[in-house]
Parts: sequence; C-alpha cells; structure tokens
Amino acid sequence: MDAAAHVLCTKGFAGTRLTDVAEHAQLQAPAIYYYFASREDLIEETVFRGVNDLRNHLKRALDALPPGTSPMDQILTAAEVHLRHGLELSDYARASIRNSSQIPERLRARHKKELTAYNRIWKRLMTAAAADGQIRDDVDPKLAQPLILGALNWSAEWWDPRRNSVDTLVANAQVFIRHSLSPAPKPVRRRAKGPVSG
Amino acid sequence: MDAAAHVLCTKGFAGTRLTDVAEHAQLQAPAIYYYFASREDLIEETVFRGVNDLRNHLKRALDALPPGTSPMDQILTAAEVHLRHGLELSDYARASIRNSSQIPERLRARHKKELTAYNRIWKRLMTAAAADGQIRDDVDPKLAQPLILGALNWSAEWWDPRRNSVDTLVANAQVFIRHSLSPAPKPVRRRAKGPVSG
Amino acid sequence: MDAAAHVLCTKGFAGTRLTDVAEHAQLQAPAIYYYFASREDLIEETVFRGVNDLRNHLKRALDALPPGTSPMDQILTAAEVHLRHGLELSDYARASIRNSSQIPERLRARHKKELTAYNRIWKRLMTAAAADGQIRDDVDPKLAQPLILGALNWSAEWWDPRRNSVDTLVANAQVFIRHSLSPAPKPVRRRAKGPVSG
Amino acid sequence: MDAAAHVLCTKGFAGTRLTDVAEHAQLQAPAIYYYFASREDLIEETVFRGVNDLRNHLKRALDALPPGTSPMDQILTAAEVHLRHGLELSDYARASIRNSSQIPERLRARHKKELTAYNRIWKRLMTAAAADGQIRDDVDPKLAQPLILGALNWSAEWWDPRRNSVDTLVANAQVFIRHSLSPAPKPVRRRAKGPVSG
DNA sequence: AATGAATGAGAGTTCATTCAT
DNA sequence: CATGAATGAACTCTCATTCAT
Repeated sequence: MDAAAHVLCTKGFAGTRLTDVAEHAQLQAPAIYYYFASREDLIEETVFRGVNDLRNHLKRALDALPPGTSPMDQILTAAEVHLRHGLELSDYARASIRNSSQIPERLRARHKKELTAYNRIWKRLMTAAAADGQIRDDVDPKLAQPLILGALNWSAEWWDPRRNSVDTLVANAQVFIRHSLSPAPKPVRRRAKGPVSG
Repeated sequence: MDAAAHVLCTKGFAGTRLTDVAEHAQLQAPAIYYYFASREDLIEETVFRGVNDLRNHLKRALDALPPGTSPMDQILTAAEVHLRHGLELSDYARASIRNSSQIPERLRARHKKELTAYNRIWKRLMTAAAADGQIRDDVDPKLAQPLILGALNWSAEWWDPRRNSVDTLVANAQVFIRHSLSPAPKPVRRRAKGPVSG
Repeated sequence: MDAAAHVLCTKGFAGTRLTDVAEHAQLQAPAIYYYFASREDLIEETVFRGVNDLRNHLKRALDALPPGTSPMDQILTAAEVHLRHGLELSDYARASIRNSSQIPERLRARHKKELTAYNRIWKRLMTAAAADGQIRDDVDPKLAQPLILGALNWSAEWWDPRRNSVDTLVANAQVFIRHSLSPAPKPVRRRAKGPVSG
Repeated sequence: MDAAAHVLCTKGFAGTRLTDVAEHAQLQAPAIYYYFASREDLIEETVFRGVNDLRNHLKRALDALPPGTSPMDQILTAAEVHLRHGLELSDYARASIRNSSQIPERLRARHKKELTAYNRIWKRLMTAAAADGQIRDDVDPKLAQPLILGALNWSAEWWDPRRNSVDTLVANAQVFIRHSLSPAPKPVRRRAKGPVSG
C-alpha cells in the first residue's frame, strides 16, 4: 500500500490527501486506517523508508565494489546508485527528498537521522578522496558534497525518460562530478618529464 | 503584500494557507481578497514574479559584463547571480523554484513560460561555451545545464548562513562548475604555457 | 437611491447584496450607509414603501371614480391599478410583494400593517359588492379576494411586455375577474318572463 | 434528505443555508455532500423534482378521468390537483414555484424545461376548452391560463389551514375558475333547458 | 479486511459593516 | 458625500477520521 509515496512526489506533503493515496491503491480512504494509525504515520513511514532504502542500496553497492577501488570511483558509484534509485526504482526516495523541507518537525525525527546517516556515507567517501589527493584543493569537500547531491536530486524535476536514457544521464553526471572534483592532472604526467613542480 | 512568497517557500503549494500569509503580512485573511481575486491568483502571481525577477536580474548582470567576456565567465556569473538571488534576495525565487512541480497545471502557464525563457538564457551561454571549445566533449551541454542548475537550486535546502558565507559558496560553486565543464588541459601543448586557467 | 428595489425583485430578500444595490445606483457599497443605517433598514424601508405607494395609488384612483360607481366597477378599477402599478410603475411594489414571505419577522412589522390596510380596502370593496348582490353566492368573498390578488400578483412572474400590452392584460384580467365573481345574470331578464325562480 | 425543499419554500433561494437544510434533516451540514456534489446541485435537483412530481401527478389525475370528460371539467380537475399538490403534499412544488425567478439561469435548465412541459398540459386543456366553446370569447386563453395558475400558486402565500379546509378552497377556486372562463349563458335558448352547469 | 455513512475541524471565500480620509 | 482599505461573522466546501457493519 505504501505506493502512496507516489502521491507525495507529485503533490508534496500538504497536498497529499488520503483519498488520492487510497485511489492510487484501489482502495477507499478509511481502509488506510487498517494499516496506519494516521495520515502522519503513513507519511512518516513512507518518508523514512525513502532514505532508508536508498542508504541500504548504497551500502550494498559500495560493499560490492572490489577492494581497493579508489575513493573517486566509489563516489561515482554512489552517484550512479543515487540517480538510478531515485529515477528508476523508487517513488519513496523522491518522496523523501522532495518533501524534506516541507514536513513538520514532528514527523522528521527518524527521517532526519537516516538522512544524516546517508550523508555520512558520502562524507566518508569525500574525505577519503580528499585525503587521497583526488579532490582539487580549491574546492571544499563539505560544500562540494551537497552541490553534487543537489545536482543529482534535482534530476527528478527535469529528467525525461523519453529524451535521455538513465544510462546517458548517469554517464554524464559521472563525468560532470569527476571533473568538478578532480585536481588538474599535472603530477602524473609531468613527473616523468622533468622538475616542473615539486 | 507579496511577502507571502515566504510561506510558499516553507510550506509548499498546498501547505500555504491564507491565514499564514495574512499573519505574515500583519493582516486578516479576508484582506488578501482586496488585492487578489483568489488564493490561486495570489500564488500564480507570486510564483511568476519569482522567475521573472530572477530572469531580469540575470539579464542585467550579463549586460553589465564587459564586452568580450568569455562564455565560461558568463556562465560563472550566471551561477553567481542565481545563487545570490535565491539565497540572499528573494523568497520569490525560492517559492517559484521549490514549488515548480507541485503547482497544478492551471496555474503554471505564465510561470512555465518564464522558466523556459530563463533556461533559454542559460542554454545560449552553454551553446556559446561549447562552440568556443570551453566545454569538454564527453559532457552533453543539454544535460550539464540542468545538473548545474540543480546543484544551485538545491543550495536553498541545505545552505546555512551560519556555516558558510554566500561568498564562499559562490566561489566553490564556480570552481565546481568551471571544472565540471572545462575540457582537460592538453598536457603536450600546455607545458610551455603556464597555469591552467579557463 | 431607493432604486435598490430593483435588486430585491430579481434576487429576493437574502440574495440582495449591498454591492449589487450600490452598483445599480452607480455608487460604492459603503455609500449606502450615508442614507441608511443598515441593510435591513434599507430593505425594510423599500418593502414598506412598496405597499404604501400602492395603497395610496389605489386610494386616489378610487376617490377619483364618479360617485355611484358600482362596487364591481370599483373592484375592476382596483384590479387595473394593482396590475399597472406592479407592472408599469414600480419595482417597489414587486419587491414588496414577491418577498413578503421571505422577509424575517423583525423587518415585517410596518410592511405587514400596510399590507393589511391595503387588503382592507379590497375587503371593503368585496363586501360592498357582495351586499349589492354582485358576487355569486357559491363563492366566498374572503377566498375570492386572495385568489384575485394572486392572479394579479403572479403576473409579474410571467408577463412579457413584448407579447402583450398592459392594456390587453388589464382588459382580460377584468373580464376574468368580473365573471369569476358575478352571479348568473338570471334575475333581471327572467323576472319579466315568468315565475321561474323565487 | 430532500426534505430540504422545506427550507427553500421559507427562505428563498439565496436564503437557503446548508446548515438549515441539514438541521431539518437531523444531520450535520457536511453530510449533505455525501449525497450531493454541491449546494447548487441539491437545489437544482429539488427544484426540478418539484415541477416533475407535480406534472406526473397531474398526468395521472387526468388519465384517471372517465373518457369523455369535458375540457372544462378537466381544467377544474387540474386546478384541484395543482392546489392540493402544492398545499397538502409537497414542499417541493412550493419550492419550485416560489423560487422560479430567483434561481440563477445556470441552475434552471431542467427546471425550466419541466415547467414548460407542465404548462403545455394546461395549454392543451385550455385550447380544447376554447375549441369546445367553453371559454368566453372576450377572454384570451393564453392570458387566462397564467391568471388562473397565478391565483392557484399564490394560495401558498396566504392559505391558512386553520381558517379554511383545502376542500373549501378547492371548491371556491373551481367555481371561481369555471365562471371566469365560461361564456355567458345565452338566455334565449336557455329558458327551456334547465340549470346552467358546464 | 474493507466500506458506506457521517462528523468535526478548519480551509477559502463572501459580505455587511466600519473608519480614516 | 463618497471611497479605499480592512475586518469579523458566517457560509460553502474539503478532508482526516470514526464507527457500525
């Protein structure tokens, strides 16, 4: 029944009516109360599950990478997961992310915690990448991270499956991210040639 | 009275109650009807003005650039305008952008048209930059553009003035964008030339 | 300003909005309060004036009849006055009559009194006619009177000046009334012929 | 629930508040929306049903008359039906008739059509009576018809069951109508024949 | 496990009314 | 004498929620 996440994506928090949710589930509105104590419960649950699923999905994907994968490659994998999850798999993720700021504090506790946890994963990746010299030093990883996630999140607003495949979008986003972060590739090539830089 | 854009930012389209708007304007709700025919009118107007202001702001900023400014620098200027306008100046812009997808079709006509016009400006800049060889060829400008705007738009969700100044954010975003787009420096020819730049 | 009677005719008591009245008088609504203390006052006044005018009109018309006019002819005159006044002259009369039953008790005192007075005139005519043998004895004058007035009052609902002149309507109504009331013209002609009836 | 016709009779179109209707039905106002889409729907339906019922009632009554009943007797039957239906049976009829002119065009379509149909029946009766020589030739049946219906309709405004029984009223109205329409008895031929009758 | 019927709280909206100007 | 601006009361209507079934 939780496919009521769908309505949340489209109408936003306040615009989500139980009637619509029920209709989407081919049910009558009161039937929802068999499964959830209240509208708020339903939304809280949905919104929580959004980030929760996404985080689990990301964890599994990162764990599945071969050991020794570079931080930058992990970041690019994370970006792919984030995009695909949001665009292909789950209304939940979209519901969670879009309504983040509209949901009253009261319902946000779990959601927020989960979101923090999700961001922590990204932070770890960014930090690792920075430590590894894979992030240019005129970019603050703490700011780059939300910029990246913003670019990815916003895709839900404009991406049109009839214009571009997810694959294309993922590829472009990855290039986009890699170069926005990567330092100029001086060292490797230059070192062989001569003492240009220290 | 239009400072009711404020409520739109916080509560979203459906969550915007006339009572709240009125209270924010130190008025009683019915007083709104002296100026607007309906709630929908008020919102339509507000949301339209959001993009409209932003577009005018951007146009002025671009016109003020010295002739011969490179497309990439124009893009970076546009990014700065977009960020500063959304974060510092105007609830309207935020109201417009955040609620884009939640507003019923009926009210979106003008808003949509204005948004398209705004995007057209960006598109022109991107195309010029591409023609100038300032965009790497493994990035599709048509996709890069919304990724960039997404990164910028999303800032409204997370940016905390107490943590980072807008200046810092702008600087970071500009570096972020410049390198996400710029083609790799060509090492062979570059050796003799000097710093990377753009 | 009292041409607000017009609105009363069309929209009824509860449907009469000060805005409409004011518009009809090429004024803004608050201007009404310069002349009347409240909406109710305006309506009360209007509705009173409706019957009052009508009654005065009728009195004058009856007084103008040559002495010795038969009760029946007086009734027919009254009918003509009633029709003409309602249809040609006065929104007031129509406003008064149509809304009689919809107006809350509180506002009806004067109106009711005036209406009673008006009916009393008719009653006097009917009684006189009955005493004069000009009303058939299988008709109760107390019931015939409101039937007649009903027929006349209702004309405001259906009469279309483009179809029938008031003159035609008046003529027909008079014939209609005369014969609905008059006894069969037996006595005069029969008495001469023989002892048919006692 | 439709017993909300009651309120229409008393308060008129604009004065009919859902609260009152609901109270009369021992319900809360919003409950009305379970059965009707809007106030206007409820009123439209009610007002339509008013004439519709009346027309059906009349049709049945006329069909029940023995074949060969004279047109005049049919008219008198119709008058009885009209009176009894309006006064004894149905708030609906009264609601329909009283508010005829106050209801906005938008809601009148069906009601108007039905009313025309009802009038058509009367017209048929009047025409038949005229063709049969049962209507005096100094009365235009097209004008006599609304005069009669007016007399009957108006009864709702003044009839007081405590003063006169419906039976009395019906009897009087019938005499009233019969003679208002019937041609003068032709004295010459009549002498030999007997009572007037029709 | 689900629904039809109903309700109470609260939303948008209308309107008479006020008041400074 | 009249209006622009604003308000409070009241109305229609929506919606989450309940409850008997």
